Amino acid sequence: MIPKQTVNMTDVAARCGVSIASVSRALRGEPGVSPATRDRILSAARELSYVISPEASRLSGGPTGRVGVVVPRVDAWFYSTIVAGIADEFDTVGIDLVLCTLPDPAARHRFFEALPLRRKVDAVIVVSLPLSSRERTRIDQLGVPAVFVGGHRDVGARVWIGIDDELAARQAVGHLLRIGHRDIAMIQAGPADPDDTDTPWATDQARIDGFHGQMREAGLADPTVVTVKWSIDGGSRGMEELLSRTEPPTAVFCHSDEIALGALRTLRRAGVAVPHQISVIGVDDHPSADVNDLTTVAQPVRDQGRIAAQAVLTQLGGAATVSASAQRVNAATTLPTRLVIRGSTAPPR
Amino acid sequence: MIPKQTVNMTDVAARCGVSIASVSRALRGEPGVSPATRDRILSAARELSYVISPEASRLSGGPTGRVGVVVPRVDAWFYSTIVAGIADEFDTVGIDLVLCTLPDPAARHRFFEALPLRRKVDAVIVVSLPLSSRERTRIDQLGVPAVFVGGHRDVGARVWIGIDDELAARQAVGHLLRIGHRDIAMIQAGPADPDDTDTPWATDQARIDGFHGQMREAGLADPTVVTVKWSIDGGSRGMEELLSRTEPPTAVFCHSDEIALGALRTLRRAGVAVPHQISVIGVDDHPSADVNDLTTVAQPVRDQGRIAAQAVLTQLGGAATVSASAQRVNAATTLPTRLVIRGSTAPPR
DNA sequence: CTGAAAGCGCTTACAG
DNA sequence: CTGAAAGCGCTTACAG
Repeated sequence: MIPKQTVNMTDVAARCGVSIASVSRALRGEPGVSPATRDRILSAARELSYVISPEASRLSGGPTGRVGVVVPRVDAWFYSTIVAGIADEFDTVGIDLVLCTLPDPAARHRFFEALPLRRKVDAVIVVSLPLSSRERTRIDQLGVPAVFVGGHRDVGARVWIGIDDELAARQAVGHLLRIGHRDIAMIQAGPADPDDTDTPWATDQARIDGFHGQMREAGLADPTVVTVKWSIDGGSRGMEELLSRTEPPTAVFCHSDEIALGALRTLRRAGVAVPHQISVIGVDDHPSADVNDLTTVAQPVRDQGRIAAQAVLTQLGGAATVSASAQRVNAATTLPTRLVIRGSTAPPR
Repeated sequence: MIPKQTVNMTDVAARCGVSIASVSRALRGEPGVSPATRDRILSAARELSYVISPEASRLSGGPTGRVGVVVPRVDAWFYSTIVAGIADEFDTVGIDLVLCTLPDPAARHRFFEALPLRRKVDAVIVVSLPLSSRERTRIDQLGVPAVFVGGHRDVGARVWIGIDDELAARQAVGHLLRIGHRDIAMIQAGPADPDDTDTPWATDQARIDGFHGQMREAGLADPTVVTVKWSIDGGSRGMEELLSRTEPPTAVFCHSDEIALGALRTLRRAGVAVPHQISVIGVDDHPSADVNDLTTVAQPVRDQGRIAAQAVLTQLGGAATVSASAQRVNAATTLPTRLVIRGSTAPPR
């Protein structure tokens, strides 16, 4: 039972007849306390169900015990899964996760100008945000280690974790080519607001570069590309646009599974048979890809979060408490992607 | 530009030739500072790009500026959408969101025993966790206001926000009855570990009660119910079980859209036509429900998060900064659910 | 309206 | 190994 009024270090010290200095040392596992007194202190702390005041601890030079996680949104499968991976890892070592979402350009701008995380966290994980140089500077000014997941892999000396987006695109397009498609279009996810060049989003160039590269190498120049918003509705509209053409493609490479799901919806409503009339492939291996029998290129999402969290723990010097697998975190870690063949792709008729 | 070393209140005070007491008052908008000095202080703070040390502030009696959000998981649409709603609201007033996930019974137990949020937050929002009395006590011992979203609506004097789960079930079943179905089964989401009676999860009785109630009133006793894990795979298995019976039902009410999506997958693989041979209905209006043309009962998810956040802000006395709509938060707020008719339901043949 | 001073609950040299 | 004391950066009565 916890007494109504807060228990302080003084109370623990009094109960053991030692100074608060010893309590502080014992509780943090610092050397300089005899095993006997350490034990007494530890059990007294337990009996009083004492918890250290993070504020006081921090003020006196300790860490905050908090790490900021910055994501564009949480209400999207990809991001929430990364956050879940981070949370798993932090939970095991008792780090608190402070979540920051930047759902729109205004929020993003506010975040980087106000820097609400200043003085509040020991480190920060930035997910899927290709940073402008101004933003990069601001993150530097946080004055704590930063780890990046996705976005530009070019993050200087900082740790980056992600996949090879160009390769993922090539894997997808390679599959379509291999089974005989020549007339392949892409539905690309572009920025919500094309005018907003200041705030690049996760929808980087790599996937479309991979698409073009692979097509070019197959001797197919100038393939059709339509650009839409990254959402199910965006995918729907993209496919509507493709169906509006005189000669729809026989296969469509979608920037992501969400786009592909929208595309499939349009095809179903239009009565176009998948894969018989049009093949569709996505990227991600979203849970709904399985449900909708969508061929895709899978990427390990939760692992990206996990590894990012481990990288943070390593940088915070918590190496001792980090699992062995996390001991070595390189500056850039590229996780593998792989083709998952399902029923939405087949050779052209 | 932020100087390399941290700027403190002392620096701001020195720059204006006032005491730190005045700076403290001015920055927090407290009375007792002349407009002139207040202005000077405010602009000095801006020039130095000073931010208050939350730790020092807190230690001296101020709030932490943080609110804990406890969810079973983030990597599920329902929870992440609620978190997004909360985050939206907190962002506007500068409250930090500390996320706690309890993915399994062990994590849940650890959370309620260790109470890692103690001394760290000004309030807590508990999402979709029907609490045991022990757990309730522990939340009380946090010593801060608590707001509940979903779970048991019976939370004493505390604020509760949710939907009427029994009504939602009745709306779904009512639709099936109205279009002529009599042979209706339910795929219910049950606890992952039926033995673990200590830690009830979100899968409460209300939806199955609504199902049984509505069936009884239609004169249909003892309808078939299969219980599975709350997941897409669970739904798949539930439908497999129903298809194994000699006489499969003509319609299936699924505990949630995720369950329904799994059920649809099984039906597709089994070559059973939806809705011609079997009608399927879910609850939630998950984004994939639209993609898969699934009839469902929609609930406002993001709003539940928003309203919970507003309730917290109100309780923290931030009434002045809360939008008008949040001014009145009742002890229990029940949000409406509504039928969304799509293509997965039709009269029986 | 303004400031000097105590105190919040810790950590960290510094002595012993 | 152990403790007394200074100090972290604020807020809050208490005087003026």
